[in-house]
Amino acid sequence: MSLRHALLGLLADRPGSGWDLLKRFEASLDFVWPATQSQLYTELNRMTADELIEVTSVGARNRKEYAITDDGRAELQRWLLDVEPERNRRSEALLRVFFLWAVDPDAARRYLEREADTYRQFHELLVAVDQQTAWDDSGFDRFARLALDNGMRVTAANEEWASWAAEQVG
Amino acid sequence: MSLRHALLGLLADRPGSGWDLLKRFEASLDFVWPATQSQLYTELNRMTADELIEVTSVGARNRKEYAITDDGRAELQRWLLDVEPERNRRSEALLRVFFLWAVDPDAARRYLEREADTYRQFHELLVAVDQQTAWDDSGFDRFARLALDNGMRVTAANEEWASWAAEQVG
DNA sequence: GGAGGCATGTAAATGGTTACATGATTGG
DNA sequence: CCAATCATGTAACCATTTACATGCCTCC
Repeated sequence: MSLRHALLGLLADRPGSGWDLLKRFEASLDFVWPATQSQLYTELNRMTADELIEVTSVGARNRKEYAITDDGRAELQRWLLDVEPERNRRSEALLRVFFLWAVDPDAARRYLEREADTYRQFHELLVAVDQQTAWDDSGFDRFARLALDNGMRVTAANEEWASWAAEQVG
Repeated sequence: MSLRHALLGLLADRPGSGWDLLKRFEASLDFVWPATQSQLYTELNRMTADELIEVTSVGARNRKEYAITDDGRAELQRWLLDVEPERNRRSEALLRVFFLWAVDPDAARRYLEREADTYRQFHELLVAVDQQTAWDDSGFDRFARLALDNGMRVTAANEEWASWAAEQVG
């Protein structure tokens, strides 16, 4: 139920509508926890029923402003500190590597070179995000930068690996 | 539908029963694509219906030996070379990092130190697997080692990141 | 008046997890 | 004879994705 906790985290920073939260998801959490619009609105209603959040006002276009409740803050703390994170091991790209013996060596090498290229592009994207963001010294930005740094390190490691692996095959 | 292709890959190596495949999953693919028993048997039946695999014999205890068909081999090739892998970005552990400003700095530092420790242990596990496996020069083993090497590099990068991040917070 | 953005909701399908259910065979 | 392992299947539930559906508000 990470979506629920992601929403709690965003609302702990500041209140907002479903639409606001969707935009905030896209702006910051998209790389670690993508969420769709339909999922988000459904979950907000469930969370309201569970009293983790509440509707503080209803505006134009039926806009509902949500705020986190005390129960919600407690649940966020519990999740952050007492719940062991699930390690998501699934990687379609790596799964393919297991079966590259089934294609001819040239095609296998090209696969790995394309992987290296994909990781390089993704790394560049993250560097660009880092440079183009006007970071402030808020808690949100400080920890968002730590997360972004993880992304840069991991994509760099993946790129190096894929280049090396392509050489091994070629 | 990666489970389907993982099964095709394993059956392209050699035939086997659902039970065999379950064990082979646990032995090699578990880190990149875990599968449960119920999921696997259901999928084997669907794949048989789709004629990607076939039952070549039925033995004791109703054991069904599956083999890949020509259609199955073609589908495996197509998936390996023509289908862009989906990039799974979800990380519960990193999602938490985004919200560590919501706990006190000491707890945040401890979270990151525990993360470093988790990655270190996981890295050690992969090193042990590498050393304790009697690798042969089969295609399967050669590419499995490439995948394992990816795991070692990425966990090392994550461990370094978490140690560094803990210092930033502390 | 129209386009684009704001705003919320529901339904169907897919893929995965957990639990339940059954039974045969082999080795100690 | 008992336990472990081999062997297969089904049902319920949950999270996620895609698609459908509606309508208001603001700015040009």
